[in-house]
Amino acid sequence: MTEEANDFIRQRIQRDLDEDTLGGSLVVTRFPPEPNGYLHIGHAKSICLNFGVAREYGGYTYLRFDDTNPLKEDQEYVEAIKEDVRWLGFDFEGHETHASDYFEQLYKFAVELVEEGKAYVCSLSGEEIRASRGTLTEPGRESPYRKRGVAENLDLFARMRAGEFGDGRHVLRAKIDMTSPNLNMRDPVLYRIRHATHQRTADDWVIYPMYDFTHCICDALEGITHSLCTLEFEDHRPLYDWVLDNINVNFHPPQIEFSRLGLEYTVMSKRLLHTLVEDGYVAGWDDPRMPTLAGLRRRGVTPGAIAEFCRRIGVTKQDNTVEMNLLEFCIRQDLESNAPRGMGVVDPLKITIVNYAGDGELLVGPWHQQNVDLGTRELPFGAELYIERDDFAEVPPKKFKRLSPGQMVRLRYAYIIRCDEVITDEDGEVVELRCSYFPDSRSGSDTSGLKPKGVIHWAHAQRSVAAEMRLYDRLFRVPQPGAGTLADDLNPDSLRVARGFVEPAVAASEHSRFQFERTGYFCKDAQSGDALVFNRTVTLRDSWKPDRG
RNA sequence: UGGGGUGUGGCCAAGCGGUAAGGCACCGGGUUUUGAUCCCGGCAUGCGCAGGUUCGAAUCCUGCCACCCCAGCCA
Repeated sequence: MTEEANDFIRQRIQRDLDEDTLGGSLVVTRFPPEPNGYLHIGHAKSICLNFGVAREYGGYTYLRFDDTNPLKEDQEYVEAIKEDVRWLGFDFEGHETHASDYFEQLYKFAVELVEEGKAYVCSLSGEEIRASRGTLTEPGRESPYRKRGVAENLDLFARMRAGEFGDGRHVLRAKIDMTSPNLNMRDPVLYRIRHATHQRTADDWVIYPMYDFTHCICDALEGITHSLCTLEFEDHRPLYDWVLDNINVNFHPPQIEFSRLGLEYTVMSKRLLHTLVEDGYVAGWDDPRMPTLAGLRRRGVTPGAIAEFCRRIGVTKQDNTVEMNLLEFCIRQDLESNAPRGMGVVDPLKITIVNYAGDGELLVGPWHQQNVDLGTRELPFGAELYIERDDFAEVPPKKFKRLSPGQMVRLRYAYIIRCDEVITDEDGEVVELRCSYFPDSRSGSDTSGLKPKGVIHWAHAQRSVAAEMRLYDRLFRVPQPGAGTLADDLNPDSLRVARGFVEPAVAASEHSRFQFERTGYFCKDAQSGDALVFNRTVTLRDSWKPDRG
């Protein structure tokens, strides 16, 4: 099903291979997350790209944690990221690195720049640096410390490392061009002082390298043949190249940028995801409504569905916002052929079959009509059942194919019944249906000749298992939630908790994902312990339009 | 009024001078003991706009326009 992609990046790699410009190297890529949050489906796009091309061209990929800012990073995130990457099906055994692994080498390269007069210690305050950087339309002014001698810079930089100065007292800057139209080239900061404990290097360092200095050097040291990143780094490419051109390193990877993923009805920025978690709008990073891989996993989405989604959206440089229906399509497509079918009643309405006298009758149904390898299961039948409240209408709309007074319907894998009497409470609400069944209409041996228009699902009133069903919908009610209106944009109905029933075979099954026939795909919640909780992954497609009949 | 990018149907996206792939969505119809799946069919006289080059332009040239990114000691 998955024909291979051929986006501009793969075309570029193919060309490099054809023209033999990789110096005999295998294709080497890297996925470089900062461990300051959980991975989301946008990262999946990058992961599938980086690990995907390496796999296709017979190379390998580093999982490199970009851990240069101890204030924001945490070990919890590195563990979660590793789990997510593995879950997606990619292996980084022997290729897990951390920018912090290279701190010593990075420092040496920085000293090299200082010795060459290409970097200097600047003692301006953060405020002053910003003020002298200029604006988009005005050039910056050179720092008064720009002319500091090499010896003094070397001494100061060494003392910065030694911890002699407080945070913010000095900074190491590249000496490039304060008048450059590219702000990134206006003597960018290379190192800053941070007296903070790093999750890996603890208190070994009090100076930490900046992204622009770190990233390109790590790429070079690891022999990355294609450094793929998102569009916002396009402006950083001249700096990426400048650093590698001005230090003594014998490898210079090309940085290639592609557009990040935009998805309707959700947010993808780590900042906003943090807000959702920290302000309690969702239950956590793995809340099934989150676009995080942990959330999607808990929701019941498979890695295959995500991979297929990433394949279908492609890789380009165009800004894009993909419709949620594409993701849902991929999820359904994957589950359609693999998920066993079962019956689950979400909003139960009790029915009594008054002429049924049987006891302990067991019916049989396949776990999957098309995929017979999944086998069959037994369904206990009885006089008291639950059906879906939606499947009954006192006054049926046109073309209604379910149950209504005096009408017949087939109970899936069981008998045809007819609704004879509707019982309501004081408020007029339907509380029970009294029906009769046709003994000769049993599924598989039907000789009744009856042809009801519809088939509905059901559950045995006593022998089915009570279950909580969490019905998830999109987290936001608007296609493009705004950072400033986050709370307002939330969908108040993104979660509806129902108390329903599932057939006993589903409750007892080892499987975690099911299609509850006619209602949707569900997944046993992995965080609920012994309690039987199902998360609705996605509904079934529904072309029934009651208003149009 | 700086720099860097991007513009092909509602949403993605092929196309790389030879006369607009494909997918999702949507709309018809068929099959169906899931209003699901599956199967058929429909869906851009036009590629941001305007000129130009050419026998021929989404593809080349020129000029406009729109949108995105950049002024962290974040990544």
